[in-house]
Amino acid sequence: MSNKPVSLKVLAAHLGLTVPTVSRALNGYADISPATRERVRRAADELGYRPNQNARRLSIGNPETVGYLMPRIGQSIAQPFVAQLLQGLGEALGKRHWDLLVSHAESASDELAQIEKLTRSGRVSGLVISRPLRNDPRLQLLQDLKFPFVVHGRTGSSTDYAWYDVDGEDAFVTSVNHLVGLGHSRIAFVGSPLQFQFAQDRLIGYERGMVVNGLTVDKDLIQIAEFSDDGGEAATNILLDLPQPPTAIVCVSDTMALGALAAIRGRGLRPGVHVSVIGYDGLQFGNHSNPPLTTMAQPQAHAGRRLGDMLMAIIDGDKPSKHQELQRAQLLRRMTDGPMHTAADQKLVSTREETT
Amino acid sequence: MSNKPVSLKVLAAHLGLTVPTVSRALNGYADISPATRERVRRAADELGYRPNQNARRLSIGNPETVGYLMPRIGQSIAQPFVAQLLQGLGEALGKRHWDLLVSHAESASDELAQIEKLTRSGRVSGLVISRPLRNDPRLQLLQDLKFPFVVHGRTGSSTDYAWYDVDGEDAFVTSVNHLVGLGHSRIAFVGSPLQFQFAQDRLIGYERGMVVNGLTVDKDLIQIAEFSDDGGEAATNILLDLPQPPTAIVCVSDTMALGALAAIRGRGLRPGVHVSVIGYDGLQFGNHSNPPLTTMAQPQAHAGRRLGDMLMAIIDGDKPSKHQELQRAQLLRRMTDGPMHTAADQKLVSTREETT
DNA sequence: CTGAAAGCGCTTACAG
DNA sequence: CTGAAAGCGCTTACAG
Repeated sequence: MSNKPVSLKVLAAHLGLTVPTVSRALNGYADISPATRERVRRAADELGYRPNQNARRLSIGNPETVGYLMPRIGQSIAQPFVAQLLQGLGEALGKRHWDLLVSHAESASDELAQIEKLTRSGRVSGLVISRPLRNDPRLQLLQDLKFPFVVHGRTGSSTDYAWYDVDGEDAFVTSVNHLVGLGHSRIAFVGSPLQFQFAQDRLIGYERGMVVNGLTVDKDLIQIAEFSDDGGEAATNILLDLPQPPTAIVCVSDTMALGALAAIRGRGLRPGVHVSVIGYDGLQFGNHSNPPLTTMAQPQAHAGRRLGDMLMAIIDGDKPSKHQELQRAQLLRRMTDGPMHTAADQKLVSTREETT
Repeated sequence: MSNKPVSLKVLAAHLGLTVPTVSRALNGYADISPATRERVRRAADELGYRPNQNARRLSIGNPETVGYLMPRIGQSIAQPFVAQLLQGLGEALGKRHWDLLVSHAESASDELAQIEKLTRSGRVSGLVISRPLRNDPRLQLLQDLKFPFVVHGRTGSSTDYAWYDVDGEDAFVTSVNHLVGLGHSRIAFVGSPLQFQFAQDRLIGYERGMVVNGLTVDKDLIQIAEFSDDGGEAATNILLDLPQPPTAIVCVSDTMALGALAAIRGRGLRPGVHVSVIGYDGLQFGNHSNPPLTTMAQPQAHAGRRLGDMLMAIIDGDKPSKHQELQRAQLLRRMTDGPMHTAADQKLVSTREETT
C-alpha cells in the first residue's frame, strides 16, 4: 500500500503534536504523560512508522552497525564456517537491533584501505577481523585509529585487544595424544603458511604434543602448503614419499585434511586404517568425506555470538582487554583415526574393505 | 593517530572555504574552478577526509545499501553457496561503493517483519531474496510496498519482478537424459518439500525427462523429504526398500545427494556402480564425497554479481521485469554416475572394490 | 566561480 | 508535561 515511509513529521502532524514530543514518547522518555505516550505509540503502529535509521544514527552519533571483513579465500572450501559465523553475529547484534555489514577485499592492501574507509565514514561502530596474521597490519591500523574491533583468533601480542579464539595449540596436543594412544609415533603435520597466526599455534601444539609424548620432532614430518584441499593433497604426497612415511597426520584444517584423504586413497591406502588423519574445524561436511573425517570440532555460531556481544560491550565503553575468550575444541571421532597400522596387518585389512 | 574523523566543516575551515563549496569540489561539480578543486582534493587526502555516509545518504535520500536476507537453514550443509553468493554481491556493489547488509530471521513471520522494518527505516535501497516459495508472502509484501527487490530463483508468477535463476527444470531433464544414456530406466527423484519453488521446478524437470525418454513416472520413485543430508538418506532408504528399487537417483541438491550416497553405502552398495546419483548445486565439497559426486554445477559468485547489478539498475529506475535472467546448469561428471548395473554384474564389480 | 540558505529526519538539552 | 531551538554532517538549488 504505502509507498514513502511515514516520517516523524507526518506522525506528529497526524497527532497534533510536535516532532520532539513524539520522538521522546516513542523513545520512552519519563517526562511524557503516559496517556500521550500510549496515543503516540498506537498511532505509530497504525501508520507503520519506522524511524529513519540514517537520520537517527547520524543524530545519536552511533552507526549501530558492525562490519565483518570476509576472510579472503581462493576457491577454498573454507567458506562454510563463514555462514555460521555470520549467523551467530547476526543473532548477537539483532538483540539490540544493530546491523551487520559485510565487506570483501581483494588484496591485503585493499583490505587496509577498506578498514580506513569504513572507520572514517561513520558506517560502522566496530569491526570484526578474522584469521589474523602473526604480524597483522590490520590490527595495527585499528589500534592506531583507536577504533573498536574484536578479533576472531589472536596473535602473539594479544594482551591489549579483544579476541575470541579456539585454543589451536591445545587442540593439536589433544590430537597428537589421541593418536599416540592409538599406537602411532610417526605423526606428521600438514599446515598452511605460517604467517597466519593460527597455523603457527597449531604447529606449536603439534610439536608440544610430540615432545610431551617423548617423540622427536622430525622436520620432514612437517609439511607446509597452500591453504586448500589441493595444498593438503600435495603436502601429504610428499609425506607418503618419505623413506619412513608417517602412520598418522594431523591437519591444520578440515579442508586440507580432505586433500590428505585424497592423497592417501590415491595410493590405494585407506585413511583411518593405513594412515590416520585428524582435521580441524568440525565442518558438517566431514560426515560425508571418504571416509568420514575425524576432526577437532568447534561451535562457529557460538563464536559469532560471542564476538558480537564482546564488540558491542567494547563500543559501549568496556576495556577491550577485558574481553578475551579462549574456547576449547572437541575431538570428534569419525572414521579417519584408527590404531597404528603396520605392514604385517595389510592382509587382514584388505578383507575388511567392503565395509566402507 | 587521528581519532575523530575530520568533517567537511573542519576541512572547509582548514582551506578557508565554505562547506558547500568543498562538497561540490569533492563531488566533481563543473562550476568549481579546477584550481580550487585540486586544492580541495589534496587537502582531503592529507587530512584523510571521508564523507560521513549516514549524513550523505540521509541527504541524498538513498541508503546506497543492499540487504541480503539469509535463507533460513536448519543445521544444513546448504550454506557454502551463501559465502560465494555474498562475495559476488559484494563485488557488484563495490563497483559503486554501495554497502551490503546481511540479515537473518528465525521464522517466516519474523522474516516478514524484518522486511517491513528494513524497507521503512531507510536502511536499504533494495533487497535480495533467496529461495522463493511457490506462493511467497515476501514477494507479495515487497510488491505491495513497491520496494526494489530481486529474487534469487523465481516463482510461477514471475513476470512482474526481477529475478536470476538457474533453470532447474532444464537441469533435471539433462540429468535424466544423461542417466538414460547410461542405460538406466528406473530413475528416482529425491526432493525437498514442494512449497519451495525450486523443488517444484526440479520435480517437473524430472518428470519431463522421464516422459521425453518414453519412461513412465512411477509415483513410488518420487520421494520428498526434509531438505538436508538426513532427509536425503531417509528418502533413499525408502527407495531402496522398494520391490523394484531404482538404479539411479537424481537429487534436488548436493546436500540431499550426500545423504543418498550414505544410504546406498549403508547397504553395501556402491554409488556410481550399483546405484547412480546426480546432485544439484556443484558444491566444491562434492569432490571429496564418497565417491565424488556427479552434479549439476552452477556459478554462485556469478549469480551474486548479476543479482547486485540487476538490483542497482532497478533502484536507478529500470523496470524490474526488464531484468530476468535464466542460467543453465552444467553437468559435472565425477564418480557417482555410471552405466546401469544389473544383478548379474555384481561379481565383476566386487573385484574392483579396491579402486575407491 | 563561490557563498548564504534550506533541508534530509532524527535527537537532545533548554524553556516554560 | 509539551514546545521552540539547535545540531548531527552532509547535499543541492539559488543568488550574486
